[in-house]
Amino acid sequence: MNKQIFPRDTEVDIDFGEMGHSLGLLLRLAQIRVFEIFFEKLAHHGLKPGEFTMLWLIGLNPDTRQGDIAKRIRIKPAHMTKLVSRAVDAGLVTRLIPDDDRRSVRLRLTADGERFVADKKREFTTYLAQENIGLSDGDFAELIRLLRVFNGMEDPK
Amino acid sequence: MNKQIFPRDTEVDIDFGEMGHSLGLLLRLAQIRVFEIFFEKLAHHGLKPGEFTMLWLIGLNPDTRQGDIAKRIRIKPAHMTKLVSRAVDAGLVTRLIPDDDRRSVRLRLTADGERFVADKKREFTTYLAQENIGLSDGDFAELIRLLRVFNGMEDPK
DNA sequence: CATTTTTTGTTTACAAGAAAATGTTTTCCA
DNA sequence: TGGAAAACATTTTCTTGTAAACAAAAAATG
Repeated sequence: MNKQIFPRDTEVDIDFGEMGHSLGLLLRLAQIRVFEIFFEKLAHHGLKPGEFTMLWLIGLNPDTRQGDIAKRIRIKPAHMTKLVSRAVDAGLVTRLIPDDDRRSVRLRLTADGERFVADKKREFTTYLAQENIGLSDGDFAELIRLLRVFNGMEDPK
Repeated sequence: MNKQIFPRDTEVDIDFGEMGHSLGLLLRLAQIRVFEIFFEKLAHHGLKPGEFTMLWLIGLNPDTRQGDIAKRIRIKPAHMTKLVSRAVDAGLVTRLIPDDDRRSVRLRLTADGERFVADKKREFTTYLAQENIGLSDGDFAELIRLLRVFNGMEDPK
């Protein structure tokens, strides 16, 4: 009844001080937020953000070495091996070992993999609907732009 | 054979397509970048970003329940227990169990802890020097602002 | 050529963090 | 009052990703 009197759960109200402007902390909090929205909306597809990104990249860049894919999305070779194995087991990806360099492993989507990515592409690129993120369209675009600059993915004009 | 024909190491040049504008991916890449700079510059202090943040928050908000601190920086209670234990073992933090609610644990910096935070504060809030991040001062400030809005931390005007 | 070094990917051992189960203490409510 | 339910923190177990050691192939070098 009188829940107003006893402050329940959310009103913790802890002072961040200058840490509230720490880029590292802000990035971490933002990423957790995105993860939550991701799992809330797309968990039923049964894969995680990085897994879809990997499939996506293989689709866009067929016959690329798996190490190069890994480098691009900053995951370690050891982990990449596991991700690829799972995708191969799921029938979405095939490994190709070229004769001209038998150390390397080239990746390619199977027909199932192509279909899978094509089917889910829309949902995985639009799950962050504007109502959820508290930013105007313009601010959202600017945030993306600044992050791209920070990541060296775009020339600062 | 000719080295120009077979590009060597760094020139991977893999197409991200629309994923290059995915907020989730951009946040992840940015966070990895910040981590790298953090460890490069502050590893010798022997603690990780979250550990210093926790100490900082305890210092700013003495006698707060550890669960509330954990909530604020989005770490799980189980993990918080470990972090606190380590800080207590290091002599930087003390646990207080108040008589009026013996379930909770209140945290406070020891004298050593106060000194530790005061000593390192400057370094931990300024390790992202501008030369490293490729953003102008204005853009950097704007990035911080947008992330704060995204995280629901924007200051009430 | 023969052998040393580098590249590439995998395997194994481990650490960080989360989920689930547990143990206390406190609050709720008949 | 006397349980039942909730709040907190901890312990245990599991998942995920990393580091280090390893194996195989290719390139470099004398």
